[in-house]
Order: sequence, then structure tokens, then C-alpha cells
Amino acid sequence: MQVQSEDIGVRERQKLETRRKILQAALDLFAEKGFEGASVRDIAAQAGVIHGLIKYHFESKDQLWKAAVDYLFERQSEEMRAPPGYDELSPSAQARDWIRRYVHYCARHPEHARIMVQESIRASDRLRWAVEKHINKAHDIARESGQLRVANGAYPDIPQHAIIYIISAAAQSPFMLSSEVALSEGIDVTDTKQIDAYADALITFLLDHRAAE
Amino acid sequence: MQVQSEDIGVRERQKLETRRKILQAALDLFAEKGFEGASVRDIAAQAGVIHGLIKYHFESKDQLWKAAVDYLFERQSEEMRAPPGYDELSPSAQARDWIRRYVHYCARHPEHARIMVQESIRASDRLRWAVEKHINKAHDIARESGQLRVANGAYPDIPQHAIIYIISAAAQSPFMLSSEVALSEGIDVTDTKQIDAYADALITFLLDHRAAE
DNA sequence: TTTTTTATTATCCAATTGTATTATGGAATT
DNA sequence: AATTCCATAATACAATTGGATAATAAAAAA
Repeated sequence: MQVQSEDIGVRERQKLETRRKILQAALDLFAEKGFEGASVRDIAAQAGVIHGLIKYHFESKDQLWKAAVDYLFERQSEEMRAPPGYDELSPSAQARDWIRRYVHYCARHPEHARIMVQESIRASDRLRWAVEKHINKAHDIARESGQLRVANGAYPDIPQHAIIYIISAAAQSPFMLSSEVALSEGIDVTDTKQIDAYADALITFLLDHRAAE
Repeated sequence: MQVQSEDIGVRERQKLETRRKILQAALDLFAEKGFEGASVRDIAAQAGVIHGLIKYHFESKDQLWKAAVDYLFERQSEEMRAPPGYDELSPSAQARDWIRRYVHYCARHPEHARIMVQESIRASDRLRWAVEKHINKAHDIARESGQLRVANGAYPDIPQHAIIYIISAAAQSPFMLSSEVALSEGIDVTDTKQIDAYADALITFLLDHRAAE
């Protein structure tokens, strides 16, 4: 009857653990194969549960995808929270710090870009849902700090949407496409040295370089 | 018995036309739904033919995909051929010209990035094939001119693979994701004015801007 | 004209898909 | 201890999948 927030029954604990395993498997497989390519049976197998459980816990494949994307964006906003002292940095130092942290986020969680890019390629109901619930919010935040940085000369005076798509695409690309990079360039982008080198390269190109002549 | 290169029978003409229609439909649907998401029946229906014809002309879905990708890269190398007078331009003017032409190519044929990105997200046999047959070649060419531009100061001195992924991802992104851009920013990226504005913005960010302070 | 060739059509097949339904065993509640 | 609840398990099902095969009609070759 009562529920002292902490003591959770073995039953409830099992249920949450099952949901967690399914969500993790869904993230992995939706990222790898796209929404249609990943079957609920694949996902259940990878999670080590019977496939009927997915309907029980998430009702439908569509709602499982949405739950996975909710988790994705919640985790991103946690992990991308500004570190202590960030506000005291100069505008261009803030930009450098943010880009570096975002590159590391993309490297740590390539499934984020993989899922969202595959879904954003065509106008689906899922995309509309994601734009309304998550992407609009993310772009609003990006636009706000972007405008500040344009005013301070850290970013050039170009449209905000161009800034957003240029930086995010460039930061995500080699990690989202790590298989291609491995095959064509022989580079392992999961290597920490590579990640930092790429962040350096991107910051240099965007903030430190100006073409000669 | 004989075949005077020009006079082609009504039979052969029909056959080529059917192949062409199937290829075009395959490009559209593979780009929109990915390899697994696009069924051969979808493709046949969009091409206006019976689905059995796809096996007859292309043997398998896999080989149809490869034929479509062959066409994609052939068309790209034609359309991206350097214009007359290109060689006489200064290094940074060449870089500007190339980026602008590439942005327009990405806008004209968003299916290219859509197909290749969806396939490059996971290590498939198709990706291995595409890397060996097309991507390696494209990267070699990019690397060659990239090295020249680093030497001339048009590009910064960062690893070539970083240059390749930064520029191509940034150039492709808003056109590959045109649905998302339309939903979240309300911008129609098929509008010629938008395409040129985006090319301007990208060139400014990469070649003309340096962060203040 | 007769025969051969072949692009197209019409079915067929086993496998996989998302989802729905029923059974069950053991924890939670009384 | 008896009862209720519910997370899990086990099937069932119609639809769709990629691919295979057999029939046919018309062009090409003889």
C-alpha cells in the first residue's frame, strides 16, 4: 500500500531492469539499422527478452522509438551541461570549449546522430514528433548562444540556421560514419587521441583559420 | 546479326527505358527509406513495372542498389568537373568556387548524401563495395587538391581526412535533412536563393572568418 | 513465313514482419 | 494461508518481404 520512495519491490526492480535492457537494445539497433531495418524481434533478442515483452512495456514499435529518443535527448542535455567556470570564459573561449565538448559527446554517443539523421532524411510522423518535442528546444538554445557569439565576433555574421547545421554536421560526421572512416581512411575514431585531434582540427578551421590571399 | 552502333531495335530501346525507370525509382526510394526500408515492390510500383522485372534486369536487390550507386557517382564526377578557367584561379578562389559548386550539387541531388550516409552508418558489404569502387577514389582526388590548398594557405594545416569530413558534411547537411530544416526552421532549402546564401555562409565560416580576441 | 529469342506478366513460396491473444508462475496484497 | 495481480512466456495471425518459376506475346532471326 505504502511506498517509501526507496524500498522498491523485487518485482518493480525487475520490471525497470527489463525496460532498461530493451531501451538500450533499441538505441543500438535503431542507430545501426534504422527504424524499419531494426525488427522488434532483433531488439528483444539483443535485450535478452521475449519479443512479446516489447508490446507489454512500450505498446508499439513506434512508442519504443520515441522512448529511446526521449532518453537520448535527456542524456544529451545532462552531459552537455556547461562546466563550472564556463560563464567566466571569453566568448571565443566559450565557443572553443563548447565545440570540444560537443565533439566528445558525438564520439561517445554516435547512436544519437545515427538515429536522428536516419529519421530526419524523410518526413515521418516520428520526425515531426521529435522536432516538436526535442529539436526545436535544442535549436532555440543553440540560437541564443549563437547570436551572442556573432555579436562578440566568435562566430561570423551568417544566418543562425547555417551556424547550427555547419557545426553540428561537422562535429557528428566522422563519428556517425565511423565504419566508412575506418574503411576508407584506416582511422579508428573511437581512439581518444583521434577525438581530440578532430576537435582541434574543427576549432582551427572554424575559429582560427582565414584563407591566405 | 550486325549492329551498326546507332540503329537500336525497338526491343533494346524498351529494355533500356525500363532499366532507366527502375534505376530512377531505386534512387528515390533507397534515398528516402534506406536499403531495407525500400522494398523491391515499392520500387517496381514507382517505376510502373511489375516487381518480377527487377530480378530480370538486376538479378537482386543488392545489385540494383549497386547499379544505382554507380549511376550516382558517375553523374557526380560529370557534374563536378572543373569549369573552364578554373585552373587559372588563385588557390583560395579555387576553394571558394569548388565549395560553391559542391553545395549546389548537394542541393540538386540530395539523394546522393541520403543514400550514402544511410549505408555508411553501418559496416555492410555494400559499404565495403562502395568504399573500394567509389569513395576511395573520391577521397584521393579530394586529398590531392586539399594538400595543395593547405600548402597555399587556403585551408588550415589540419589532417586531410578532417578537411574532407568537415567540408562534405557541412555542405550536405541541410539538403540531406531538408525535411527537418523545413519543420524546425521553416526554411525551404530547395529555393535557389537559400542555396546560394548557404554556400556564402559556409565559405565565410571556413575561409573568411577568424574569431575575435 | 516459320522459328527462335526474350522482355514482360502472372503466380508461387518460404521467411520475416508487427501485433494480438492466451497461459502461467510467483510476487504482492489481503 | 488464501487470494489477487501482473511481468513474463508461448503461440497465433495476417501482411509483407525477396526471390523463384512458369506462361505469353511480340520482336528478331531464319
